Amino acid sequence: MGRAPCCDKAKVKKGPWSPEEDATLKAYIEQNGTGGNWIALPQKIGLKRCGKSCRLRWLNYLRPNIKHGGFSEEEDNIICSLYISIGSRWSIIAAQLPGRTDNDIKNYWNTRLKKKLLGKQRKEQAAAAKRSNLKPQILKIESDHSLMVPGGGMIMNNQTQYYWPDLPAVIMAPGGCLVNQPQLDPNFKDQESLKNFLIKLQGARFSDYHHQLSNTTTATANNVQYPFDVSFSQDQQLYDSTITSMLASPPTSMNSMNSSSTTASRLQDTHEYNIIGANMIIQGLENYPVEPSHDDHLIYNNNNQQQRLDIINGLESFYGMDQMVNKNGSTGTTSTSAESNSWEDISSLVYPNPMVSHDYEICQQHSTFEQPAYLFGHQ
DNA sequence: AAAGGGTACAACCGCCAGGCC
DNA sequence: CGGCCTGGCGGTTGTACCCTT
Repeated sequence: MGRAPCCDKAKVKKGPWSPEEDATLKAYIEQNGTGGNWIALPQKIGLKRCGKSCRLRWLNYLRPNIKHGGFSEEEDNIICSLYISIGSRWSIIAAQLPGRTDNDIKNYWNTRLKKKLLGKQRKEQAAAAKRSNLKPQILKIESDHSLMVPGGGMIMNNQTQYYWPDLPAVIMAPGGCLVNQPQLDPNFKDQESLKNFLIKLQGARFSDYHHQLSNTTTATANNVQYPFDVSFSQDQQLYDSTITSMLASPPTSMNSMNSSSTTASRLQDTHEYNIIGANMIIQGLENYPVEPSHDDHLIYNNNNQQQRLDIINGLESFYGMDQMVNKNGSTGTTSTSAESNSWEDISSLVYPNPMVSHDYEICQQHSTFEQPAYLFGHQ
């Protein structure tokens, strides 16, 4: 037995809206509002349309101040960055782009942006195959005992600590999912604006963050602490609108993750990244170990992962991050999709960084926990 | 000029969460 | 507390338009 339809399909009109229908709907809503009941609305105004159809028509087309087409480069960047950060949560992404609807962005992504990125990726792959190899580096920081590890952590005194360097161009959702752009293309015209946006989005002042470890304000939701500054006031709404839904189903613990839960299944390719990240941040911040669950691998098992990898790879090309060092220290570009199903691989793909030690295993041994530390931006 | 393929976008479908009774 | 209803959301489809051959 399926679910009862919201309306009688036989009695409602489908297909494109006529100008008359548009005018009727628009006039009514502008005068009376929706009345809080979309299902009843079409009957009220004599439209032979499903209530949901009316709602969509209004939200996506008739609503004032809706922009169509003509996406700017900055909007492209925001969409790409947020997609990598939070996945296909179009409503959240749309909330950051005034005048844009989730449907519009979704269409734009599916029809143009994705191809644009993938096309660039392929070009870069071809070009990179010809390039000379890049010597990997082990960067020493602050002391001889400090080593960068993937994810921006530092091994200090045999413990991994996390820090955020000054002005990192990263997105960090409260859950901790980061997008790192360590090597932005100098020709990337909107880098500054994007960076500002991302910092706003993150809501915390990264540059101060590592100085605040001793007195960081933490936000608590369902007993999980998010180490971000909740006291900032600027762009609070912008920030709130983005993260509210992320906090809506906050992680309780890694061990409590259950891939069979409906929430997990729906958000498997987005929210769980944040869950992992949250725990990593917590650990880095509070310096206590978090034991990864046996089921952690399930977190990574999502249907869209490969597509995301492809997109991420494309994004790197988009940003000009063509110097990539994988865990073995070899230089190259993206691996092909079939090879990139582990997060270990992803780390080298998503966060190519010459500062990451090529001696990855050593770093891992020193790290107090396993992957995916690279979910945190690293410089 | 016409046909076929590709693209863009509006609209629909079905699932899910949350509110209400 | 459980079922129903509705709104919200992301994925998918349909179709008009454009481009290429």
